[in-house]
Amino acid sequence: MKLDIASQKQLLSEHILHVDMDAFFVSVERRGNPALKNKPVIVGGLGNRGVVASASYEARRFGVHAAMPIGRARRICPHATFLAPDIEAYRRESRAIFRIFGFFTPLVEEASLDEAFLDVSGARRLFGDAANIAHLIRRRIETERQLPASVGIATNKLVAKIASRAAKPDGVFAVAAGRENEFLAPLAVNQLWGVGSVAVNALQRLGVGTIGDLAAIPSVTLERAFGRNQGQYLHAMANGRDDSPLVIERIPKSIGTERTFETDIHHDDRVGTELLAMADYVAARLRKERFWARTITLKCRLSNFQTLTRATTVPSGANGVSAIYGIVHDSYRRLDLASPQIRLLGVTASGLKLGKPSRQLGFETEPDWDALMQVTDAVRARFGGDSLKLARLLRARSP
DNA sequence: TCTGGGGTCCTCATCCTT
DNA sequence: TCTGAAGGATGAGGACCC
Repeated sequence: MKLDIASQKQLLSEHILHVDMDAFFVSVERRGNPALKNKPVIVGGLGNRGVVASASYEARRFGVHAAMPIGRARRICPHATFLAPDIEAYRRESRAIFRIFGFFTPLVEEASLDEAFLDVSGARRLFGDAANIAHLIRRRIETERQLPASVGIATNKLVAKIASRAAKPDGVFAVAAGRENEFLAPLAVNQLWGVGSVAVNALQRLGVGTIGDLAAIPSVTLERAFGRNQGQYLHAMANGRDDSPLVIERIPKSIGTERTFETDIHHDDRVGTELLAMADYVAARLRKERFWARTITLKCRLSNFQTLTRATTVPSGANGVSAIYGIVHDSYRRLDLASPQIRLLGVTASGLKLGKPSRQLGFETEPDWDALMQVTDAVRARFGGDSLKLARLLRARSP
């Protein structure tokens, strides 16, 4: 039910807004290059192993969508303009947009770079009802950032999120309190949060195609099919119930990096160099955000797409490159791959704690190491992440 | 068709302690 | 001392999100 402003103004109890930028990466690129307006534009990895990160609505008409392999996108939409993502530019833009949200309410949950939940219950005396606030926010993003955004309005996050999809592109969609079921019933089940292809297939076997079908199934039946937690969760969502609060300040649970190689790698020496570079990156980020990690996980994806992970917990903690590299390299050896064809490697730190680890492994135990890390971090902060490199990584670049 | 990167969360198995 | 149950910690893998 796309409402006019007069009808929307009657809505007083709906106080959760879900603001979602339209084709965010593409919109940012277009603003810098107006020649791309009204044309199919695809932002994504440009190698032969990339996928689509964002596609303009003109490209979507040809069937291009996010997460589609880039090669396939080229085949079905060869005349599109293909651009490599500029994540730093999108981050800067995101910060500017979130400053606009902060003008209306301090209760903002950052869902991703380009979407947020806002609780505007305290802002209504100042700015009018939720629909009015939605229009004011959209207008400010449009005039100050020249970017389109869509807004869903509802009594909870789940329905607001689905409503913002109905609002796209460049619109507002409100779901009145008490009419959540009516709004959700005709929609496909995959519109629900957390229902991906695996769950859709399982639900199809139960004869469920729409959210309305799902809402009609007793909770106990869903619990039998999906387990207690997921069964209850599905039942509540299908009936438009979601009492999850906004998470205003999110503390990260893990920090990691991973890389898919243009061609599979198979030399242990190359694996070592890649793991060292990743360990250095993860260690630097941990220290920058003042964390140390209890658990370090190695991820290794083989050419047949089989993914292996090995986690190591060190109660004393780690945030230095030598300790993290030591752990992941050891984990790699534990995999004991006879003739490895490695497509992807990743290093992730989890079990994050604030402060400094009690005792580190590796070179970090040496007295001067702490001072060296501080100097390294300071130089990188001032001159950029590439200004100081480990000697082995320099050799890897220029043999 | 051929599957990114950076995350979160969940389930299940195993091990260890009480 | 042995045994089994219960529960926490850990590890592996997978589904899902944008």
